[in-house]
Amino acid sequence: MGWDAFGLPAEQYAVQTGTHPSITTRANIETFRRQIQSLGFSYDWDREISTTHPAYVRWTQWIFALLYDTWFDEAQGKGRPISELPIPEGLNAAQKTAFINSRRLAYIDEMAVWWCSALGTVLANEEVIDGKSERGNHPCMRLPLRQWMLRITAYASRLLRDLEEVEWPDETKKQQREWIGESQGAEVDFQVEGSEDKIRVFTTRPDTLYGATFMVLAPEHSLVTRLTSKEQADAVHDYVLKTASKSELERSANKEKTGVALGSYAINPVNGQRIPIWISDYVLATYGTGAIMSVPGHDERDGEFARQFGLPIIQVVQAPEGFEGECFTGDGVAINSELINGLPTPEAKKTIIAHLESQGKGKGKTQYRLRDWIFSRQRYWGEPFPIIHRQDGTCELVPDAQLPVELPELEDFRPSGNPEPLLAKAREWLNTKDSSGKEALRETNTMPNWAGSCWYYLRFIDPRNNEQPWDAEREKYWMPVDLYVGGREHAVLHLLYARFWHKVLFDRGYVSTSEPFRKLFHQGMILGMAYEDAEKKLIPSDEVKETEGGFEHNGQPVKQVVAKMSKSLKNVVNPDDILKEFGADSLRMYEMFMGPLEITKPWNTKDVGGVARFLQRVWRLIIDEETGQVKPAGEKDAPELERALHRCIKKVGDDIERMAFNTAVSAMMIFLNEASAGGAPTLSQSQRERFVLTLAPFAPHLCEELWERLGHQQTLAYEPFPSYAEEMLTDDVIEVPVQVNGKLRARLQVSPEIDTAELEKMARQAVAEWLEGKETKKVVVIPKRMVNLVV
RNA sequence: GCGGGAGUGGCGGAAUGGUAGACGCACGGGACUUAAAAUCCCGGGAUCGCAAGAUCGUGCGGGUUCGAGUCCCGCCUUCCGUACCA
Repeated sequence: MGWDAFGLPAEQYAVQTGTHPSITTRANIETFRRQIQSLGFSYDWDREISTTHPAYVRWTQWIFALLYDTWFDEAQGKGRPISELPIPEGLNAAQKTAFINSRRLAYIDEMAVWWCSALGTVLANEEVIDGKSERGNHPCMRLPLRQWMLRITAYASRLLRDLEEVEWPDETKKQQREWIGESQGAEVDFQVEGSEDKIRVFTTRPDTLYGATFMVLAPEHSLVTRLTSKEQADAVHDYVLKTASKSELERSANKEKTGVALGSYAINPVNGQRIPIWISDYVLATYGTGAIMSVPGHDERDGEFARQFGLPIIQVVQAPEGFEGECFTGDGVAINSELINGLPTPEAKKTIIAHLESQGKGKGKTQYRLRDWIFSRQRYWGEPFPIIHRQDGTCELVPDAQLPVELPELEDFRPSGNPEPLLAKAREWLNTKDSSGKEALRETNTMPNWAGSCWYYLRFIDPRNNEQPWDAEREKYWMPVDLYVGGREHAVLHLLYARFWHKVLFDRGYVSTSEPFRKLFHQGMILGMAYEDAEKKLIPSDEVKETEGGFEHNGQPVKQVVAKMSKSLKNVVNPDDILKEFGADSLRMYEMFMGPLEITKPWNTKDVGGVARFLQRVWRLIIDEETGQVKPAGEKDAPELERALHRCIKKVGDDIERMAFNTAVSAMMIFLNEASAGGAPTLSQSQRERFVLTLAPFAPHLCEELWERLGHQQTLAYEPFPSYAEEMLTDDVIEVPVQVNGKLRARLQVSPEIDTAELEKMARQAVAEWLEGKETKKVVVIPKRMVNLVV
C-alpha cells in the first residue's frame, strides 16, 4: 500500500484550518489504513510507503537529479549522462553552461500560469472558471513565471512506438496516441518585411503555401511587441491583455474568431507575396512554433478568420467535383501554385519541402502535439527541488549525500500576495551555501503531485532500502508490473508521465524493462444517488423524502439521478457504516456484484442487503441456526447438484480470470438457489468444502469460519481453488429454439448429441403450422444452439 | 471546440452474431405469526386477451445478415480527459 499524499487539497485544508498538512495527512492515512485493513484485503503491509515520507522524498529528488543529469541523444534515440554530451568547441564558460542547460531533460523556462492578484496566489486550472477565481469570483490572468520543465517531448516518438508492446485497453492506447499527436509536415521561415526577423511556422500542408494570404501569431508570441506598428499598438496591447484572461480550453472552443493586425508584413517564401501579420487567440503559443501561415482556402479555422476580417482567400488545391463546402481540407491536385501545379497532394508536399530545403527557408519536420511538462508548483506541500541557485545565476544540484532536502516548517500557509512560491517565506531554510562555499539560495518551487506517483511501483520492490532507490536483482525479479489497475482519468497524464520517467531510468540503466506496466485495467468510479428537481437542480439527499413510487423535496416531486458523491449533496457513503451494518464480506461482495469492474456505477445501500442475505443463506446451508452446530452432511455427493457445482466452479474460476466478478457472484447465487431449493438433496462434506473454497476469495471471513467448523485446523488461504471436470458441464437434455424467418416459434428438448438431420426433422414438426403451404428456402441449423427455417 | 467511452425493465445489471432481461434490489401476492420483523414460496418488459397465445420491444434513423443489444453508416443524449485536482 502506498499513500500518494502531497498535493493541493491537503494544502488548501491547511490554509483553511491552520493545521500543518503533515498532521492532517497522517491522520487521513491512519483512517484509510484502518478502513482498508477492516475489509480484509491482502496487501503486504511490510511494503507500505508514503510519498511524503523523507525516506521516499529522498529518492524522488534523486530521480529529479538524474533527469537533470540526462540529455537525449537524437542519433541513438536514448537518454545519456551529461558527462557524455558533446560540447561544441569555441564556447566560453557561460555559453557552455547555457548549451548544457539547453539539452538537459530538466530545465528552466518561463511558462504561463493562472495568477489572481486579489487572492494573491497562483491558481490551478480547475480553480479558475471563465477567467474568474472559483473562490471569490476575482479576475485572473495568465502570467509567465519561471518554471522547471521536463523534456518529455524528447521521448515522444518512443512513447508512441512502445505502446505496441503493452497489453492496454485499445481506447487508452488511442488516447495516448492522440495526445502525443505526431504529425508530419514542414517548418517554414517567413521573412518579416523590412526587418532581420523571421517568423517560423509549422504546417502539415506545405503544399498549400501559395494559398497563404496572411500569418497569425499567438498573442503571447515573443515577436509580437517588435512587429507591432505604432498605429496598432493600443489595439494589440488590449487584445493581448484580453487573451491573458482566457484558458486554452476557452480559446480553442470559441467559434467566434477574434484578432488584431500588427500592422507589419511578411514575405511568402515561395512567391514573394507581401502578406499581413495578425495575432489571434485561436493560435496557441504551446503548439508548434506559436505561429501559423494561414491558408483560408483549405483550413476551416483560417477560413472563418479570413471571412471575419475580409482577408483574401485563394484556392490552391482542386476540390473534387460536386464539393459544396466553403473550405476543402482534403487531398487533391495543386492549382495556382507555380512549382507544383498538377501534382497530387503527397507529391506536392515533397516537392515544396525539397524546394524550401534547397533555399534554406524551411525543412521537413515531425511535430508533436505533446508539450514539455511544467514540473514545478508555487506551493508548499510538495517535494522541494534538490537545487541551489548560485549568485552568478547558474544552478547546481544538492549533493546526493545531503538528500533529502526536507520542507521547512511553516507557520502560515496563506498566499504570500506575490507570485513567488511559498517556500520563499522560510528565510532560514532559503539561505544556504553552494559547493564553493558562497552564499546561495535554495529553489523555492516544489514538485507537482505526479512526481511521487511516477515511480512508487518501483519502490514497492524494495521499500526499506537506504542505500539505493531499489536493488537491481529485486527489480529484475519483479518488473514489469503484471497488472496495473487505475482509473481512466489517468489515461494521458499519470500513465504517460510514469512511462516517461521509466524510459529515462531504463536508458540510464536503473530498470530492466522499457515499459513499466505490462497489462492495464481501468476500474469504474462508484457514484452516489442524487435528486434533481424540475429545473435540473441537484438537491441534497437529506432534504429529499421517499414517497410511494417516487421522491419529493418540499412537496415537489424530484427525480433520482446518479452523481458524484460529495459533501454538498450529502450522499457520501462511509465504509465504516456499511461494515457495521452488513460486515466486511458483504461490502466486498457488493462492490464486486454491483456491475462490471470497468464501468461507472451508482452505490445503492439497499442492494448490499441482497448480498448480505446471500451470505446468511450460505451460513444456514451448513450451520443449524437453532443449535449453532454444523448440519449433518449427505453421505455421498448428491448427483443432482454435482453438475451444478462443477458449472459454478468453472464459471467462477473463468470469471475471476477475466475480472468479471459480478457474474461470478451471480453464478454462486444460482448454485445456492439450486442447493437450497425445496426438495434439494443435502450437500456432501466434499461438496460443501468445494463450495466454501469457491466463495472464499469473495467472502474470506465467513468462509474461514465455515472451513474451521467443517473440521479444518489450518486456514483455507493456501488451499487450491477447486477444480471441475469437463464432462460434468454438459446436460443430458438441452433446449434448442426453433425459429421461422428469424422469429422464435418453438422450443425443443433434445439430447446434445442429436444429429443435424434429426434435429431439423423435429424442428419442422414443431413448427408445422407456420410452414404449411410454404416452400422452405433455407435451413440454418447450428448444433446445440438453434434452428432457423426460412420460408 | 478537440480526443476517448457509454446508452438494455421502476433500479443495478446479464447475454462467443443464435431463446433479450440471468442474478440481485425495489414492488405485488401468499405461507408462518395474536401482530410485526425475519424467513420461505409465487409473480412480474409493454400492449391486447379469462387463458392459450399474438404483436411490439435493447437512445433515434438507415444498412449488412437466414438471424443484430452485439457488426457498418449518420444522428441524439450523457460521462471522462483537455496538460496546475490527482
